[in-house]
Amino acid sequence: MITLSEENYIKAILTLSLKSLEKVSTNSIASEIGTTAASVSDMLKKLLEKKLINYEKYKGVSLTNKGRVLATTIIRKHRLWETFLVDCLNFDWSEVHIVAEQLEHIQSEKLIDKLDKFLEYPEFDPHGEPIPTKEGIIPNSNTVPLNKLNTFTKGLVMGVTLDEKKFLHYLTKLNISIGTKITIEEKIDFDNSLNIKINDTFHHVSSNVAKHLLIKIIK
Amino acid sequence: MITLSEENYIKAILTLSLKSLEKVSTNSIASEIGTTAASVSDMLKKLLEKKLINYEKYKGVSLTNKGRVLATTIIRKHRLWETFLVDCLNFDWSEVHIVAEQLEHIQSEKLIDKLDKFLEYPEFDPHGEPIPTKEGIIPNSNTVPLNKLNTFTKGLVMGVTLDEKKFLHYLTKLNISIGTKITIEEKIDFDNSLNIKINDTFHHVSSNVAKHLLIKIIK
DNA sequence: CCACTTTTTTAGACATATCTAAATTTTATT
DNA sequence: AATAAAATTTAGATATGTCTAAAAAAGTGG
Repeated sequence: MITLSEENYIKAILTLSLKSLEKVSTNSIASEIGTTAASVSDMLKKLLEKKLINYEKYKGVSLTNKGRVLATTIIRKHRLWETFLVDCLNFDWSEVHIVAEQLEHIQSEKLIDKLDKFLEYPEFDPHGEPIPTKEGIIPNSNTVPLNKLNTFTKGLVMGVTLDEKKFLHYLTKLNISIGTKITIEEKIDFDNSLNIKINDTFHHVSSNVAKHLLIKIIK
Repeated sequence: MITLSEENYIKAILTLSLKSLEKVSTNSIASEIGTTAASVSDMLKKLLEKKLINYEKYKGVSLTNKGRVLATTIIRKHRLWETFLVDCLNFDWSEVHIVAEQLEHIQSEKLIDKLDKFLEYPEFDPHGEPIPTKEGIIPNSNTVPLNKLNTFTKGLVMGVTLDEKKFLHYLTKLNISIGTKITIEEKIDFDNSLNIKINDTFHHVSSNVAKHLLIKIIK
């Protein structure tokens, strides 16, 4: 049996693995989960025991195949539930995360298969993130963070990489949501902030905002 | 915070309370939950500490108001989820229980409100059991106003038909809430008032109060 | 009303998951 | 290469929830 706590660790390790090629460190897991390095060390022993991770003391962590499948399943569940909450129950996209964090741990493969069917096999969640397949594959969406684009490039917002209420509210205020068309008008060298055009209106956004917006370039 | 385990105990105590007039015994809880009497004893101390139950060593258990509200909320969640699983996801009514046992512990009032709305405010779950209202009332078509009962009849308060602050305060003072066991001790012909027994204490209530209390008769 | 049975509680263990503080290993710096 | 700094692990403690076995209380029948 996999416990709820173990699932949260496995999910955190996958999230961190996707951010860089390095092995995942104890401290990074601790700060991702909001616990201490000591607790992480304890848990890593259990996860190793259950063959969910590759782990050598002081040498960092990576997921085994078994661990990776488990982690993508949890992310699949999370994103399907978020889709349900927004599309069916009319939740705001900025408030679904906390509820989905609970729902993702419900144990029933049949439930997820039926939910997937009920939602008509969605490919992306309300934040634009791809929903992993039943086989554990995370589809790639060919997107680039907004801050990496060149001036006068045009693109569509395909997703966000920060799931924080304040951030999502700010985007709503700027009229940015999934599918919004954005043109880069000017890049400010001084602080890497950007002047962008949204629906013929000009806005100025910081580098910190831009890096969390995933864009698909269009002609 | 209420833990998952505590919620399961509280739910079991309500289930058992609804089956009979007697206070709930340690052994009956143990067999309902599938654990030992020793574990139940331990847990009862915690539930007493949290003011969810009335409990004296060796004397059995009953729910406090707070406990009853919590228990009916859990049953409401359980039955709404079962309805969702059968009506939306096409689960068979015989297989939803285990999944609903997990879903009933998801903590989000908003989620349940929105699910209720999405399901168009169902009154009964797929098993024909009434879905408790948001206010903690378990609807039941088999209820009778208290003033229609015969002497020495025993019953459980299933709801009230008057939503007035003064009335509800008065009921609180009498220790009457949803799930409270009442025995009719004497009917006064002169003014149709009643002598009733609540938790081994005798009270006298007017006909006007009695007619607003819905009772389900029990053995 | 006393002995016997049943029920309930307590005592003492154990497993999970967490923490702080101390020890150890790795890494970075001079 | 030695030492200081940072990262990681271990040790020991705490809290929850469970168990078995033993003790205590309540109920029952002659």
